[in-house]
Amino acid sequence: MKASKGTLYNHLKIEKKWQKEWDAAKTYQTEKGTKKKKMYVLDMFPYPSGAGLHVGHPRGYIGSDVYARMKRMEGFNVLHPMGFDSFGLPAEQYAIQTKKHPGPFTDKLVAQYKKQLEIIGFSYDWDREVSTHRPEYYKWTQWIFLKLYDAWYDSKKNKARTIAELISIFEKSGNKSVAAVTDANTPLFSAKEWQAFSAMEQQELLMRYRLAYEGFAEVNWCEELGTVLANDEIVDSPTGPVSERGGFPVIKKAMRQWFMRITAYADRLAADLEPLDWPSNIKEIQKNWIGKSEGSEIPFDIQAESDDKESIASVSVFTTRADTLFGVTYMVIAPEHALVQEWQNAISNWKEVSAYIQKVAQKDDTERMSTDKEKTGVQLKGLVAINPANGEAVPVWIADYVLASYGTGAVMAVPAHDERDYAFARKYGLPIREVVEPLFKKTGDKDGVKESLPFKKRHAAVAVIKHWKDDTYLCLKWKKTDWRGFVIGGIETGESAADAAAREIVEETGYTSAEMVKEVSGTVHAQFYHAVKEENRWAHFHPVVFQLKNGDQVETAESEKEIHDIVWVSKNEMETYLSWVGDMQLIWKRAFDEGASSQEGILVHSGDFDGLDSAAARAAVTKLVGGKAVTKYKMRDAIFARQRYWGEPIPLQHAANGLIVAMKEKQLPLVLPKVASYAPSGNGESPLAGVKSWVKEGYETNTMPGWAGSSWYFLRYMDPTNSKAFASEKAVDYWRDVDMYVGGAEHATGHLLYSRFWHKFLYDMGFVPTKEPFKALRNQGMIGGADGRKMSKRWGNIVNPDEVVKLYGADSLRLFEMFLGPFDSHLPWSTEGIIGSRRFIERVWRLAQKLDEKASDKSVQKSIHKTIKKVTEDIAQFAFNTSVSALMICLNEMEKGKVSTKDFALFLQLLAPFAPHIADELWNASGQKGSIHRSSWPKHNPKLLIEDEVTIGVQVNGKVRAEITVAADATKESLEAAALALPRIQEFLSGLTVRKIIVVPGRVINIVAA
RNA sequence: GCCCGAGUGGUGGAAUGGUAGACACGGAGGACUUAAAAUUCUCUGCCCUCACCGGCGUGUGGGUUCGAGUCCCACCUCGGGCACCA
Repeated sequence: MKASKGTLYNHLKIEKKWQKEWDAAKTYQTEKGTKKKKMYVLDMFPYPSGAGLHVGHPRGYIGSDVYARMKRMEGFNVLHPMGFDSFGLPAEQYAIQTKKHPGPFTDKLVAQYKKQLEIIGFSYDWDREVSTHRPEYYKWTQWIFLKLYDAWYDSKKNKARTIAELISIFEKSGNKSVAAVTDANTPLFSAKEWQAFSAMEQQELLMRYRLAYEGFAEVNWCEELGTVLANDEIVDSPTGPVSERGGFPVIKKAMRQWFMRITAYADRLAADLEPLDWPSNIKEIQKNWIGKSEGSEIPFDIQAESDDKESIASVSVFTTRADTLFGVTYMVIAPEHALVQEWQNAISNWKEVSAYIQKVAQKDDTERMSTDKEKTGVQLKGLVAINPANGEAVPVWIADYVLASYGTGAVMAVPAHDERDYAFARKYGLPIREVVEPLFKKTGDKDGVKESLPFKKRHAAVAVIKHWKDDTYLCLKWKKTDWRGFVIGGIETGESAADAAAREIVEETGYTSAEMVKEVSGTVHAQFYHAVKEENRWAHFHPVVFQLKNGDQVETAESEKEIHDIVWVSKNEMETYLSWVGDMQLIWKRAFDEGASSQEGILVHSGDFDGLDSAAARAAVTKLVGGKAVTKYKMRDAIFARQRYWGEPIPLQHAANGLIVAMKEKQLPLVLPKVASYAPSGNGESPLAGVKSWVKEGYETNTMPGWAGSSWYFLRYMDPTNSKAFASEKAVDYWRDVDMYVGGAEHATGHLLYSRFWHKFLYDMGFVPTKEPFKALRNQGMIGGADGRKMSKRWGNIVNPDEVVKLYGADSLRLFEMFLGPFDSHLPWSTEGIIGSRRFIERVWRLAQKLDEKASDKSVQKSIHKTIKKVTEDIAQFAFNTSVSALMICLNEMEKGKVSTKDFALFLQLLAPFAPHIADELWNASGQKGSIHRSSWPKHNPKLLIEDEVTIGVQVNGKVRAEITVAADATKESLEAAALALPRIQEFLSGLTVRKIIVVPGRVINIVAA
């Protein structure tokens, strides 16, 4: 320990020294041609923003760096790279403002950003750095695009295949037998017809199959800004939607766009989430985003209401609730639905209808989709739809609450069991018909108890009775079982629910002034064990609401009084009071707010299906009416174009004859041309449209969106300089996939989904060996300002890491960011808090100068080995805060006793991932050779962890009353005896009888006494 | 509205169903110092108490259990996602 003896800890000197040393020795260089096992630890690469870093940014990088460093010491060949997602808006804005090319500016930002990262002491292999804006990189982004353009999705083989294969199928047998993911309404053709099509016609048909395809999309167009806006760049105003910047009007406009057919992969994207080691909320978000829903398509005949009942079309509806088909009281079609136009002649109120269609068309998406907007619609008079289940003719409406883009663009309306249909039906006076009774199956059903009458025959009225004066309601509480609920009585033949309830009120409670307020529509179906009558019962409950006029009461039969008490419960307390009586609770709810009940249950009023449960009914009903089971997804195809300059050019050429020519691999990269102006062209096209030479060649003027370059960058790190492929086969075979991916949760539905999509495509085409790109994922939480607000210029609460490093050192910063709290929690920065980390580091430094050359105390040894175990386990689980805490505890212990140089070195190794500079300094000062970061990670000695004595708590009736220190291997009997012998325990037990003693070895003894 | 997740001291947080509050910040008091900083020692959930003893305590109300921050039910608050997806 000679070198640092007596010297003060100077973080500036030490950190600089070691960063230089590591750089020179290539300490963190990924090994090539090694037999070691691979470990790919990846950070989401940043956009090199000009604003620079604040202390929140490096948090994720520090976490992954700690992890990577431990893995490296554990003997893995670690790939831990960093790069830059360098196409993007800020550089584009800069170019527009300064009229300078964004390239050099971006290079400068990259350099700046890199410098800021370097002083924190990450173990990146900078030889593998990539930037998405460099032509050597985006050549391969373009190459992947071309592969996607040259592919279609075979839904039978469930994988992507090349367009050449598709063409050969078309030539042989047309498209009738091709099961593919394609545009809606793709026409069918035979082989002969295919061969007769013109090149242009063939191109258009193929476009319907390609995974990268051209189509039209409605976009938010802002004339004044001359640009397309994203949904979140638009705000509502009294005059309609306007741009957030400037407040200029925004309209919907159909524009030519490139798309990615990500929907082809919807099912696999959802299914393959399951085995991934990802945070469950991210999986959940992706699952919801994909929005898989299984249901049925059911054909409805549309008839003109004229004398001959002429059938004019068949319209399929998509529903997840085929079990409610008998409850259909009308049908709704999206206003944009093409068929509506075709029916013009059959619709008697066409004027009204077409006016409505126009009105809806003018609304933009944000308005149409806005939350509590009232639904509107118009009936298509002169038409009816025939319910295939019962042949009933129901009215047909168009309404803006039905989306043309989902399902079939038409729905069967079941107001009794769908909230939206309910609201609409109420507004327009359409009938509501209940066909499913919510079912409650209560726990406590007993096997072997005789069943009562079949469910159809048992009907019971339930009376919800309001007090004559107070705002309370009558409940009965059964004395024998504590069951609670309302007054219930069987309905006799020929009796109405109201009559039965009224009769029962007098019988059970004696109150004579009950007056019916309303009969609640919709019955509740319960299957329960009747604890009083001791049998399993099924019942239809018919809720009826009553009001007592006064407190007049007649004497009830003794038998009734014995069974239950009357309890008055207020409205507020009712839900709690009934918390475990599910059916009564539902009756209570329905008594006050009527509405649609979307719960599943048992079918009623459904012909032969009565008595079936929803799940069984769905299959049976679908089958009966000739419908088919189908799966739909919420996710839409992704737009793959931006009308901007600063992005990857799309490598396609439009020939003069309108045909699209894909560029050849050897022509790539297609490099961005020089332009006179970076500003938007003003007609919705990118600045590239203003470049004569570019347009003359017929190049695409759209550029790729931001997510193109980031969807595959992790593959490039495997072999970053390869000019013949995005990465060599050998490299891809070795590195395969990312073992640990660290980044923000905000990318859940963007980058993380798009990357998976591209990766699966590359897998289908045989370019990568794994189905998924990221085996494990961890999200870092954000660090907010000390004031609890988001760190931003606006609040003046930004803390700059450069300054923190200068003041306290990179090691202190790293340690503190890991110690602050759980890795994935959002936490406020604390200027005082970092002092604790700095103190810890200084104490380590001081301890290094007081080491004993001989042996450590036994307690110190034990403590170190305990820490080895804890830190190793915790880093593996990204529990960095508790690892740091364990290191602190260990230091506290070491300071209390003698520590040998050898044992201290173990501690330094544990510290190394968190505080790499000081660890290497002290490691080398103690005479060790080479960098600590290339040493092998210590293993704990289990023998040292065995305790011979333990202190455990002694409880009396669950409360700790004393402590007792005993031999670790003490028998149960001796523990019991020792515990009972304690004077304190004796005190608590006086006057009580010991009933039971529970002994949890090494933990606690609980004496149960009464 | 629907779907997730979280609520623990003054603060950040810790705790395989088994002694709640580890570790750290902050605070109070003492030592060292002419003094301050640094360092170091003691105390620090709340209530009662000089102190001991004791009581209370993990958002609220119930439940399961010998024992619940942890499991179950309902509610409240906050954060995130979706937003007429039939």
